[in-house]
Amino acid sequence: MSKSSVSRVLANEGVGVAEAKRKRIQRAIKQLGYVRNELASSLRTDRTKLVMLLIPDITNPTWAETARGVQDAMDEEGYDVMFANSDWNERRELAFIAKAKQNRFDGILINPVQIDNDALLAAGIPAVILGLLKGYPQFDAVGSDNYASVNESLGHLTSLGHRRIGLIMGMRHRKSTPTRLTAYLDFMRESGNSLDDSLIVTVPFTQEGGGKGLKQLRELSDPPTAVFCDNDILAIGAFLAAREAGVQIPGELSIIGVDDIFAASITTPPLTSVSKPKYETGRQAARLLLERLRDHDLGLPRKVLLPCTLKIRGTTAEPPHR
Amino acid sequence: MSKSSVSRVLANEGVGVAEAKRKRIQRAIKQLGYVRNELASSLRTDRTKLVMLLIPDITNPTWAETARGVQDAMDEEGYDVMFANSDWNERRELAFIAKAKQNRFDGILINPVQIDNDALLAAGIPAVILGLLKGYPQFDAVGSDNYASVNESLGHLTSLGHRRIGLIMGMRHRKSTPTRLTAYLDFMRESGNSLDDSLIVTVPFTQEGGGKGLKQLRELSDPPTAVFCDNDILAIGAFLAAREAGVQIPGELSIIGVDDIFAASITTPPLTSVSKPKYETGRQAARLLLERLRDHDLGLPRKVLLPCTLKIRGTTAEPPHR
DNA sequence: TTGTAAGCGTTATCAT
DNA sequence: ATGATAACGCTTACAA
Repeated sequence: MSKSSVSRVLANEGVGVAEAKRKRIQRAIKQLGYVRNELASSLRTDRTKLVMLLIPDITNPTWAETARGVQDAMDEEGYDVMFANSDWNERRELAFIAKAKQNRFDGILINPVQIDNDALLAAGIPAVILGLLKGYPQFDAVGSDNYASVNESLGHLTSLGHRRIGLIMGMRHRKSTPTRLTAYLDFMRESGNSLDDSLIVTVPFTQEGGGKGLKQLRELSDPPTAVFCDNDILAIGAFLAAREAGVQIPGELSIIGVDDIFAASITTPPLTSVSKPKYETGRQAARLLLERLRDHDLGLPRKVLLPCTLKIRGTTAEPPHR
Repeated sequence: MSKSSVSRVLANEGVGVAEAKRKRIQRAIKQLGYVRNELASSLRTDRTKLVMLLIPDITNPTWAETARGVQDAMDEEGYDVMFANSDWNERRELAFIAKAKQNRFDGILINPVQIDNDALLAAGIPAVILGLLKGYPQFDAVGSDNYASVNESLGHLTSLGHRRIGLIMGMRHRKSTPTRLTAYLDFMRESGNSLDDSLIVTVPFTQEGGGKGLKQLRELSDPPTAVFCDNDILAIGAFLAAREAGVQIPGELSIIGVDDIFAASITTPPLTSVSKPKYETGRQAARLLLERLRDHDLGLPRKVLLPCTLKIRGTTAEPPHR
């Protein structure tokens, strides 16, 4: 029998092939241990049913959860997901995008480190941006509502009675102004709180950084009664440094972090933290990409904003009475 | 000019092509924005310079670190690494291995969930096993020395004066007897300590599981003065449950965990834990695979055993005096 | 329903 | 050094 019949059996589960012949072919496939060469198939059809998920740091548990969401959604449509890890390295990021293109991946989900809107467009591969970064107007994007989460956090602290609220920011790989900083400034301005530059410190994205940031804030003549930290690692660093210095938490100092990592739940008391919809971000991003793949010219880029949840735990309370 | 010359320029950086012609070709490539179709290239050459790293749980930080080791080593040789996540799901594991084969990945690094030696052999793709699991005699493997690490940990506790040492094991996805259990039993037998089955409890691999395990041990008529836990999550669960019950740590109870995750370092006091050579495991595994790819019949499978380090921190001390 | 043949974009072989 | 040509393993008109 001919190649075409075999191909038909493999492609359409046997549409347009006589039942008897189909059986015979399938038996032969089993017996010979034949596996179809997807490379050749893809070369012919120009689609691979493969998408790339390109992230800067596989070590970050946030991305791991997102990856699972992407995978689950893609799996349902028969796509496979390959993760690639750029390690905040521009060279690697470009290399992976090139690989995706050269190996004819059908699409790519990316949390970009360096590549900009135009370069990504020039790469000529359907892409969805993970995270609502500025500067990618021509792409679908999915991210969580950092701005709103800061608002909610600062609102929580304010309603507890805090007036002087510190901000410990981590140093970014990217240039653009972080949304959380913007949100903090807006909140302070609008709420008529003391907007004091010395309440904002920037430190490395590490536990030590958090500790250093807190120490700096405590040395102020009029130190804050609460601190919002850019993520949980910083918050934990601040927490431990404060306790080391004999500061009662939350009695004398309130702390809020971001990400709701595992470690945040095991401090004593457990850390109040902003929880992001990690898994759902992955699912939604996958959905957007799948729609683009199905319908090549789908019109304007869509931006999906997913809500965060403030998990109020043990590190926030009323400020001390004077 | 002909396809062949272009191909030569791309393949060998221009060996066997006149300088002038090479320049002209490269200019044309730039101008036309040509990107070589790796699919077609791979179809012809039967190699992709792609390897798959297949792990059961991308959410586990241990694997994330290992992945970085793999990637760094592979990158040096011009290979790209695609991560795949089987999610402890047998179907997915098989599907990914099939994908790797069908898309002609050059090799695969795998921490197997279900697939056994023979099935993996039948898949017909060069493979290296991550972790020294029993049952893969025909494959190269890299793992850490769990047996020795248990020995060292129990030795540490014994030298502090502990005689009754509990063991909190997590429930496995795999069937085989866990090395750490074997090591515990051997140590107890050989050291002439009390070998008491009631000192061994098995619980789900969660924080709650660790807490439950500890409670169970404390209800014994002659409870242990120290507990070795199968990993840090369990250890932290046990730690918090013990403290909740008013038990002084390490004064009244010593605790050791395994993995040295971030959270282990931030308990008060910080957790004594077995640290595994995660990154190095990845590097070594990549090395073994690269050697196999270079030299197809390399002889007998090699097993690489990497040492763990016991990080003695704050949760181990002498047992209470009677 | 089935088979024939062209073609996907490369690389390898062989003349020139 | 260069170019023509076959082949890699598949899919898909088109013809039978």
